Amino acid sequence: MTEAVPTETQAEIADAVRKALAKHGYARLTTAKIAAESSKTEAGLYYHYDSKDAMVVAFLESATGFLKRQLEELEATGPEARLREACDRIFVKLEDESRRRTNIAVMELLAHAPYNETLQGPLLELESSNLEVLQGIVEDGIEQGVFREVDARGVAAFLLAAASGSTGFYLALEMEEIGAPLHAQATSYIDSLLV
Amino acid sequence: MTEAVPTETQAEIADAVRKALAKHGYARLTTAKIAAESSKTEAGLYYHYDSKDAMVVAFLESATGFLKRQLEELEATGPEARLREACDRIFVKLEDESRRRTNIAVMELLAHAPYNETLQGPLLELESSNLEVLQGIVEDGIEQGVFREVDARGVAAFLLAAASGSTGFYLALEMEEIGAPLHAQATSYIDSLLV
DNA sequence: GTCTATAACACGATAGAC
DNA sequence: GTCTATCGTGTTATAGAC
Repeated sequence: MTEAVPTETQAEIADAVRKALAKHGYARLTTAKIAAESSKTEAGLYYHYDSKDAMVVAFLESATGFLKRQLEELEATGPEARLREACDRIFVKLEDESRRRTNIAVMELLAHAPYNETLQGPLLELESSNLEVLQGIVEDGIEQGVFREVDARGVAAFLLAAASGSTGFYLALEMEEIGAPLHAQATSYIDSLLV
Repeated sequence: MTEAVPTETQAEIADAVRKALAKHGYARLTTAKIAAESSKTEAGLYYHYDSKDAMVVAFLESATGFLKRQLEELEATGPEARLREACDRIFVKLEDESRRRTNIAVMELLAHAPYNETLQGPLLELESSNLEVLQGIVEDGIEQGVFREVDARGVAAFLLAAASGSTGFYLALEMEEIGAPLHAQATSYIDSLLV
């Protein structure tokens, strides 16, 4: 679980993949488009990675770190407030263009994972890491008597699933009017966890 | 909203697209693979559709009909039982290989929609149709005094989002152990809607 | 309506100079 | 480590016979 620290070049390539995915999506991603978003040429990328998918994996690893930190570095202190704040972060807003595009990219990779073994491990890592952080917050809440004796992992998965699902019709299809009601129901669901 | 009835050939091609997507995913979908799943050659497909994406749209339209019928033809009669049954259907089980692959395919198309205008309309139609049916059930429940005065559309969207999200880590990544807990939380959430 | 053949191009990846 | 040039292959879509 101790991740290797990427070099500056590797980080730059991962970021170029992120930008290229944000512009074109995975189905239309090419090494030429990754190169266009970086300071290198196409051949230059292949000095650092053996294949296009290896570059995508580099993006996924950097995204995992980013998402994990986002959920760990909350400002709130009590379990209830922390869960609500975490919820605010996983339910990305349509206006937050950069997060929006990143979430959509991860969703496309996730949906393609059954057909591409290379992506499976890194994506499992990404999802497990998110799940674990949320589960920890819920467990704290139960221990401290704030939440009922719920299934912490189930609750974490349910919230994460709702947030991921909202990426589909709210973020990808831009169903604007559904964002607020969705978030409101997530809030109601958290209410129902309280003792 | 009155859909054109597809010819037999069109239905066969839509089904070939479904099978090809199930085997290879959208990012690796080619017209040759669609032809391989049908009784026609590649050139034959182009007599019926102008482009690969037009064939994918044919698949989406047939999937919309299938999913809509699935939610409309419930056995249960009361709003509560109907919502629970609908929930059982949208939370697809890992063992249900055919539904699993179809849901993953729709998810990949959804995530690619921002980059492909052709897919947007048909996908919006598909999601709206699901949303509408669920919303109708919740509204009935409120009118009949079974559910609290909740936001019917928000509740429908939240359940649908949770189900779609479960397609990501449960169906696509095959996180087996998360299926039951997820469904259990959906059930708890429905409990919380009761008066 | 369906076929064979192929045009026209895009793509992933490598060779070899610097 | 990065470049230019290019190889081989896969891909969409069409032409034209039947």
